[in-house]
Amino acid sequence: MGNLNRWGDGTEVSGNAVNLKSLSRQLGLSQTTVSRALNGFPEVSERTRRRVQKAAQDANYRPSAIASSLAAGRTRVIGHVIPMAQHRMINPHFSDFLAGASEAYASAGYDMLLRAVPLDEEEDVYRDLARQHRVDAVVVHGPKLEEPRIDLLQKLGLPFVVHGRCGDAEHKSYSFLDVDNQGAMEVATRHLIELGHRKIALVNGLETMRFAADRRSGFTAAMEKAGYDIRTDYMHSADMTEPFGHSATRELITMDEPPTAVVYGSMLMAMGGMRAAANAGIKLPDDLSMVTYDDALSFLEAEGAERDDPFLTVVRSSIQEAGGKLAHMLMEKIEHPDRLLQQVMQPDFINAASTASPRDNA
Amino acid sequence: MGNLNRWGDGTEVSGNAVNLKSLSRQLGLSQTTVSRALNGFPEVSERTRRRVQKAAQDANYRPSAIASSLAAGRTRVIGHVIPMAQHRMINPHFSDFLAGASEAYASAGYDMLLRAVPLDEEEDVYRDLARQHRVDAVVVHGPKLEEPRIDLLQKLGLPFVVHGRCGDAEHKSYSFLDVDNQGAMEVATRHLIELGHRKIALVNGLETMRFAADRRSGFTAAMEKAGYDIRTDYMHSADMTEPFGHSATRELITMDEPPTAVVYGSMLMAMGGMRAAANAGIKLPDDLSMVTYDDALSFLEAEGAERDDPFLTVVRSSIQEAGGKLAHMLMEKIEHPDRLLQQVMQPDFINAASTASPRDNA
DNA sequence: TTGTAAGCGTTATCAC
DNA sequence: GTGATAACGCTTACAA
Repeated sequence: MGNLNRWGDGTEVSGNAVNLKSLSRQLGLSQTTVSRALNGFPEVSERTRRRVQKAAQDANYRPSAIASSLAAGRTRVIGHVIPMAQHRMINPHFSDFLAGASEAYASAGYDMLLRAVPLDEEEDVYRDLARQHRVDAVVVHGPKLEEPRIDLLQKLGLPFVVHGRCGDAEHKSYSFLDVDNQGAMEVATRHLIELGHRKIALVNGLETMRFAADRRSGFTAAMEKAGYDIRTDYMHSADMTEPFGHSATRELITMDEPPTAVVYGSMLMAMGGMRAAANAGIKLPDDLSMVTYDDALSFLEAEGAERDDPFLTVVRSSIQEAGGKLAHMLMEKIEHPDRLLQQVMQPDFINAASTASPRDNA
Repeated sequence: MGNLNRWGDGTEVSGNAVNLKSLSRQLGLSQTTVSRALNGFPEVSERTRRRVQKAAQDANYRPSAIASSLAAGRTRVIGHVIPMAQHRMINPHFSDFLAGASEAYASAGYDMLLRAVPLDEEEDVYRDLARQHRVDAVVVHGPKLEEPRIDLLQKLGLPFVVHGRCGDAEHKSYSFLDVDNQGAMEVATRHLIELGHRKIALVNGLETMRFAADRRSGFTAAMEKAGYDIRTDYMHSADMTEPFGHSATRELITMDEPPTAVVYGSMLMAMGGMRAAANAGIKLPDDLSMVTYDDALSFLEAEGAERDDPFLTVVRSSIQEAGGKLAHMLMEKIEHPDRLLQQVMQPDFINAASTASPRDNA
């Protein structure tokens, strides 16, 4: 046969790995019965089931995930293909998304397979995952306006759910979980407008990404409804990094006619903005108002509830919560591949001390 | 048999999945020969190999990872068990570590399995991973001073490499990749001392973690060598979040006798510190000097090399690079389980504009 | 309620 | 250089 058995025996005492065969022999039962008992089949008698469960426990037995995947035709593994921007940057929001998803997976016995790939190699990775039977389903992360992955995955027959939406979400039917990004930014912008601002800037994420494009739409919608100009020199867009938030804000505040308020597409960028303002001796909210979209990133949160300082006014939707929801949708999708699952989360508006009426209020 | 075959057929045209059997039949060869040709066995004739490779390519064939894992006794999957702090916080440094590791894995045909678990449940997860044969090896993330995982993994016979070191690194033999955290912080602190500072504060990560304890040691070593007091009211320690950096710094600068310089254990905390300083109208470096340990997190880096502002003086070691190195060590460990691999990286000191001599320079 | 046996798609031994 | 064939450790039709 030829099994090198590179695996340790999995027991904490030396000896051979306990497997279904040895366990059933030891119990004087067939493998079938033991397997059924452990997997909760109803036809097994309660007495037998208890005997089997106890023996399994005592022997420290866990079925081999590999063998059971092969036999059953499902791996209980869900693939996450993470797009990397330049310099192998993984969006830090992703680690929070993971935290939410992993909890949901764990309680259902699922695992998470990760492949981080350069932006342009994603499609090949999905092809491989499908052909290799490594995963039962995948999450599509970071959908762009143009998104060939949807068609590909449908062609491959690999179940998937999109985190976000693609450009033509309205015309195609695929499962997704998204946040109302447009609504969120419209609320944020309107808040500033109601305070009397009309020179409002936007520091946004990369607008080839659907979520960033949506956030921009929300911003422009609010401005247009108020009848205000949308000045392109007030609009910045790039990767959602702290340094970009800083440089964009610095440019804005050194303009001849600087904005009186800035809307940010993410907390990280807003933090860069605060740093720029502070360095320039500009005080919030008197000299400048700031609002930001906030994913409730755990590493930007204080440990206790004791946020100890006046902080930003935000429109918030927890990306951890999204991770958990998406995980559940994925698992439902695996059970029922034909169901169309679509969900849109509504962010919360949280008013804090970073916004006020502008000085030059007309 | 009873295979539901929930997997799509993996081809982009309808039809049955191509597997080794169908491929070999189609070629008029045995499965053995086809398998050998594809896996680069030397005894296959060049002519046959080329024929097989072409056919495999045309048929879009990939061996089933599951089947091959079962037969070969190895999964080509490496487990990463991520400890989550309170509020399901995953250390954001982890996403950068991933980016580095995944590239190394990808080129070697390995995959990454992720389980994020609450701090106190980690051991069970390792047990399960071992018994389920889900992975060939694991990375131990976030080693603490007391670290029972080492013994456990050795008992389980599951190959592993530690990212960092544990409390008794000197007395036990296990493989690890670490940064010279102590040396790094000693350099940072000495830099301040040489500028004339002697009232120096430390804002550090959680010191139950070995890396944070090491950073503290480096700090105290430099202070002691200079013959300066180590004031406990200048020492703060908690999770490495931006808000904690803020609150700790705010406390420091509002003391009756505030420090003239602060050493931070991470960039995220230092950013909180800069925010606190800015809010208090304190200018760097004239009113206060700052140095930080820096993991070169991608989302805190500017896109180009164009860091557009005087920024922090740092002691830097790329955590992405560490991810890549560790991945290679893991794969070596899988091939040669008995090798002891130990490596310590040396950080770079980068002098920038956040440090200067103190005003009250004696 | 339990058991028998086929099969999942590979890899590896051994013979040719 | 190539080919039968027996594992790998499970799940599940089918039989009892």
